[in-house]
Amino acid sequence: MSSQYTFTGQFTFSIDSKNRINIPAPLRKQLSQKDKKTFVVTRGIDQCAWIYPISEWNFIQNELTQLSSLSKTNRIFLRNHLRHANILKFDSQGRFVLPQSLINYSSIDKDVTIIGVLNKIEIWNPKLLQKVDQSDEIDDQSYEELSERVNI
Amino acid sequence: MSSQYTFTGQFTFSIDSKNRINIPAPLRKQLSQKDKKTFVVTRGIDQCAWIYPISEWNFIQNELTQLSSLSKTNRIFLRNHLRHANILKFDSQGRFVLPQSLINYSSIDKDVTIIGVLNKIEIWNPKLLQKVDQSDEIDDQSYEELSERVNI
DNA sequence: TAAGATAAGTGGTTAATAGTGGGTTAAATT
DNA sequence: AATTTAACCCACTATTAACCACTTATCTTA
Repeated sequence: MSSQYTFTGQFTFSIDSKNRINIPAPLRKQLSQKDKKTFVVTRGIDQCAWIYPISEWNFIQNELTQLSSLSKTNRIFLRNHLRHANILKFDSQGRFVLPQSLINYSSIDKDVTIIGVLNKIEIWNPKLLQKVDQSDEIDDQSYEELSERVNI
Repeated sequence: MSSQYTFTGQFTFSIDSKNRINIPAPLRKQLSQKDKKTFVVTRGIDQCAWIYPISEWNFIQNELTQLSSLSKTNRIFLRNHLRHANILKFDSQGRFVLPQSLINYSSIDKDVTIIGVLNKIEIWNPKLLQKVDQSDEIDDQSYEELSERVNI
């Protein structure tokens, strides 16, 4: 089953003195409808924060329950993904407070880059993202493999 | 599955002081019908902007949702493809605002060349296109390979 | 072919929205 | 009780989107 969400685009915003971050209007519009302004912020696999609409998160959570805790990998994976998940709402101006632990994890100070990635939204420190852009280029081999699965 | 769109032709228009670009009437007619004036502008693989009708983009998007974010290659690929995608509508005059990031990427200042390429529309800086035309000639070998797949 | 009518391309103004900052009160924590 | 934290409200500014208007080109019809 594919997601109903289609977050796209990149935005450069700032985090204010109260650790509030504004959700870009195009993304916010999608969030508002079915989720009553509720979403989940958690650690990304990369050094950034991930935002899931609550309904999407529930779906992911359902998948995670399928993973047996007999496997060590599963245990670690489950633990690290669930312990940092915060259920939040955004205020009447469309902002939310990014928890201090996630600010630390993603090394955010003043500016943030917000990226829509289909079923989730990523919050980055712009400088860090730039570094990742430069170092994590996709090699030809990987492109070849991708080409067999995605036709664009 | 082949596309329903058949954009063709070349047009020379201008971008105005508010970064608005007019979509040539012949192309606009195709866009209007099924897509409610909605389309997606993103980076082209060459140094230009690509426009997809929203229904065409949805097809691409659907394929992208199949890629798991547990894979590093997938994460990079998804992020870099989606971050430059802007979902837009054109106004009552048939124009749209080209995002600043794409203006920069495709080095557009005043004049733009708009080209229909079947399922997408390309926006070029005329001077840049001219350069590409001169340098990127198709060699005989490549034509031979093409001939086995396309019969024209 | 000429004249009117329609459509297409371009330019600018106004009104609404988005992004940001800060203050006040209520709740929670120490 | 004091301090901190969170929710709520108000306000300013810049940007954006909706609207209106004009010129040029194209098509239609007498």
